[in-house]
Amino acid sequence: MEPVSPPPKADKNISKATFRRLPHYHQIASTYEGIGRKYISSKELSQILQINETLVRKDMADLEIRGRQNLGYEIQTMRKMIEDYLGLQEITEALIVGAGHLGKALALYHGFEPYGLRIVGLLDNDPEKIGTSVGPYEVLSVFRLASIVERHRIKLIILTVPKSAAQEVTDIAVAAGVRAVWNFTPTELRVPEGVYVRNEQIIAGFMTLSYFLKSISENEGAGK
Amino acid sequence: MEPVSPPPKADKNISKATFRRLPHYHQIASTYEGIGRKYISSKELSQILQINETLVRKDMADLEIRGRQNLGYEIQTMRKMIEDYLGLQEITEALIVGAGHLGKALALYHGFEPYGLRIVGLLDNDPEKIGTSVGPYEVLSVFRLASIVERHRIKLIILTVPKSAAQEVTDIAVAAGVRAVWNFTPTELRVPEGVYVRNEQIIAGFMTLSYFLKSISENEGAGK
DNA sequence: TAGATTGTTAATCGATTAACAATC
DNA sequence: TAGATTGTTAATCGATTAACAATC
Repeated sequence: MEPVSPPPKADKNISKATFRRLPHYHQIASTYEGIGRKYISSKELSQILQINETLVRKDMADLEIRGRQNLGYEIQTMRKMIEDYLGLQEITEALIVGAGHLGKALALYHGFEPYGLRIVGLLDNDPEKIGTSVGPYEVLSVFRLASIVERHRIKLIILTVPKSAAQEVTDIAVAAGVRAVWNFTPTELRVPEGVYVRNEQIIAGFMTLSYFLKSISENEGAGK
Repeated sequence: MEPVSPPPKADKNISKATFRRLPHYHQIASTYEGIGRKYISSKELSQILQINETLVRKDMADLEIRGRQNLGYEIQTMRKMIEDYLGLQEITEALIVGAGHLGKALALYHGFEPYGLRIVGLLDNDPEKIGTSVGPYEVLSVFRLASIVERHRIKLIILTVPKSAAQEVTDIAVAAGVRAVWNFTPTELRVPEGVYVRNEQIIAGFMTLSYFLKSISENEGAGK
């Protein structure tokens, strides 16, 4: 199981639980800022996220986001504080390894730009794919992984290869200097100390849905 | 924030925290079963998942998976118990709404089959896409969403539309009888009581990675 | 047998919530 | 002012871990 949060920096004292909520706060802030709202109260945040109002205030206090009485928290400040804390203004360059459906979808996804994630290349081992174009990218041979990582000092790879190749690709990338792996394969990767793996187990999401759907069909019977 | 686990059924007493670990246990069981292993100890599980050994044993006890002294837990039993608990043997039919890159990637992904998830259709609102083929699917008009949900008693939709359409599509699907939404859009959806939303915030994963990479570049300085 | 391992209870730790003072 | 709201402390709740007995 990956650690919920990476090793904490010395500054703010953010608990793992609070850390996990940051993306949600950020998303709400972006959305509301986009429609011109200036302030949001802990009550409204708590209703959207379905958590306790006090918890929201504690989270804000921990993030050193100060609210205003009667108004709530300034949305733009909130968004910026979170971005600053997470380092989202700095550009993070990443290579995608695996040019299957998912790899391509991630390469072409525009939603990463506002967060500083820049995809600098797309690699695969299939000769049929190498040399083809995926949007602005030319698919490169996975044999060039180590040299590209070294030359461009890439710190992050996005792993969308088949399960059978996941560990090997990781080992090569880590040996070449990669410090973090965004793992979309259903594999628990082994990595040395100091390398961070974030597992994106897509099937985990389905499992919770399956559980829920099974419960309701039991409770409500088989009929309409 | 979506509830971590759906409303519990009356049987086993699984905590939210244990529930969250089930997909990981399941994945390890599948992998090890695939290479012919029969048993796995709590120690080995704890090392793979990087959690405490006692916690693994408590999880197994809660799941009513009994181990054998000196051997550990029978892997196949473990996998089956989890599948049974989560309802993964029963087929769950789902519609994908949004035939963009991600929607297509999910439609063509083969990893869902072993878990009972069957994609029965792919919908979009773009006249250019409607009628085209995506693997075995013909992209259908999103205007048919309600009628398809009703006719086939679809309980789950997979949402890969643009953010701006997410709430509207959800409302239509829920009104037609959908009970669960697998939400891949960066939106906090509003749904009535009794409808379960699982948010797959892809950017949340990147945020934890960004934080980690920023921390190490601070700690290790700018030099090589 | 000794060693490896499970299973359980009690202690600890961390996260959430209730209560309430402060203040715009 | 009264009402709405933040911010903080103490109490509670839930999850993890330590300790250890049981047993193959």
